[in-house]
Amino acid sequence: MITLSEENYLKAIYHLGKQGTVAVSTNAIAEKIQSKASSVTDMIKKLADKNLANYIKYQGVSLTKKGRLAAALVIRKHRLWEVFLVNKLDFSWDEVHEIAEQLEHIKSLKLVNQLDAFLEYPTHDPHGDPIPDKDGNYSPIKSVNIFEVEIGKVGVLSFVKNATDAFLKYLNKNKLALGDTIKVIEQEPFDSSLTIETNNRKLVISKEVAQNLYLTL
Amino acid sequence: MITLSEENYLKAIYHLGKQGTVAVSTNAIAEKIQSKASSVTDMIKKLADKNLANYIKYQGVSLTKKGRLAAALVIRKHRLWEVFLVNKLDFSWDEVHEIAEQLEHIKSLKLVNQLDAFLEYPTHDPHGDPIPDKDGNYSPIKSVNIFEVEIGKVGVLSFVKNATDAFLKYLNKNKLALGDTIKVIEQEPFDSSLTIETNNRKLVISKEVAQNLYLTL
DNA sequence: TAAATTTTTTAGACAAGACTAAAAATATTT
DNA sequence: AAATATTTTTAGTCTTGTCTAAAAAATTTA
Repeated sequence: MITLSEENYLKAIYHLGKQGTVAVSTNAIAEKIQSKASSVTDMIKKLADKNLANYIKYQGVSLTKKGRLAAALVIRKHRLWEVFLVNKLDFSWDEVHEIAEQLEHIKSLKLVNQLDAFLEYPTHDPHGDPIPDKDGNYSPIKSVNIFEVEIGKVGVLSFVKNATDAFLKYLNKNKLALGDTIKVIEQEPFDSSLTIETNNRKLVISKEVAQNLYLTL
Repeated sequence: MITLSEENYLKAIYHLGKQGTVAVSTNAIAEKIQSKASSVTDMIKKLADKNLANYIKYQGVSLTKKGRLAAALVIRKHRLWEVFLVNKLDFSWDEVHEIAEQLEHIKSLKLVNQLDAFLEYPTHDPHGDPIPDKDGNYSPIKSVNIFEVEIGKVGVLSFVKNATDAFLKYLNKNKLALGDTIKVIEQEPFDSSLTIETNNRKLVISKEVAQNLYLTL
């Protein structure tokens, strides 16, 4: 049995270590999870005892196969619930994260799988992140940052890197949404801002915004 | 902010005190919640500190207005999630309780209300229990025990008192479900068993079963 | 109503998870 | 490579929610 706290640590380590093979530092986890390094050390030991993590003192942590699967399952639940909230309960994508943080800890394999079926097996959540399957595998989205798109070319907005409240609100205000077709018109050398065209209108976006937009070509 | 544990105690006190006015004993709560009397005393004090319960040493507890509303909201969430699980995710009514016990603690007013709308404002959960509204009010179901139904009369199965796994399985096996129209054919004086007719077939039910079936006339 | 029984509360302990402050190990400078 | 700085761990404390054992209050019985 994995506790709620343990699940949160697994998730953090998974996200920091991406492939799950790289060792992650205590401080990085502490920052991610908004706690202190000493608390992290304590928890890492528990995860190692339960065979969920590989841990060598002063050398950082990585997840075991078992730990990686457990983390992927939590992420799977999180993203499926986000799809549910947006597609079925009319939430907007900038208000679902907190609620999904709670729902991701509900324990019932059958529930996850029935929910998956009910949502018709979505492959990505409302932010464009891929949803792991039952075995923790997923095909990562093949998107490139908008700066790497040639002038004049077209792509579909499929992923946003920064999912902070402020950024999502900015997108809403400017009527930019996942799935929008975007054409890169020009780049201003002075401040790296971009002019793009979408939905028959032109829009100038700053460097800060552009850095967070990813398109599939 | 009300903790998960506090919510469980509120629910127990609410159910034991029904109208919320009667004082409930420490032991009764301990039994309901599968804990010890000393733990209950501790928690009751916290609830009283938070103005959720009225507590006088050695005299039992009752809920305050605030406590009763909080309890009703937890019950509202529990029952709405049960409807969701049965109606949308194809669970059968005897497997939803445990999952709803977890889901009832998810915190988001908007979530509850959107879920309510998505389910088209159900008034009863899959076991026939009424679902409180936002203000904690509900019109209790007007049903009578099947023993009180006259021989030859017809009613609709609308509520089952005992919601244990074993009993729900019995009902499934005998193809008895909420909403079924039932006619009381005869009563056997020796063992108080009843012969009933439903879906064009006759069925003999024992006293133990009959005590748990409630019909609306 | 006094004695016995039951219920409730108190006192003290424990596990989980988090924290602070100090010590130990590792990394970086000079 | 020694000195300094940073990171990580340890030691000890705190809170929440639980428990056992003992004390106190209420209730039942004789």
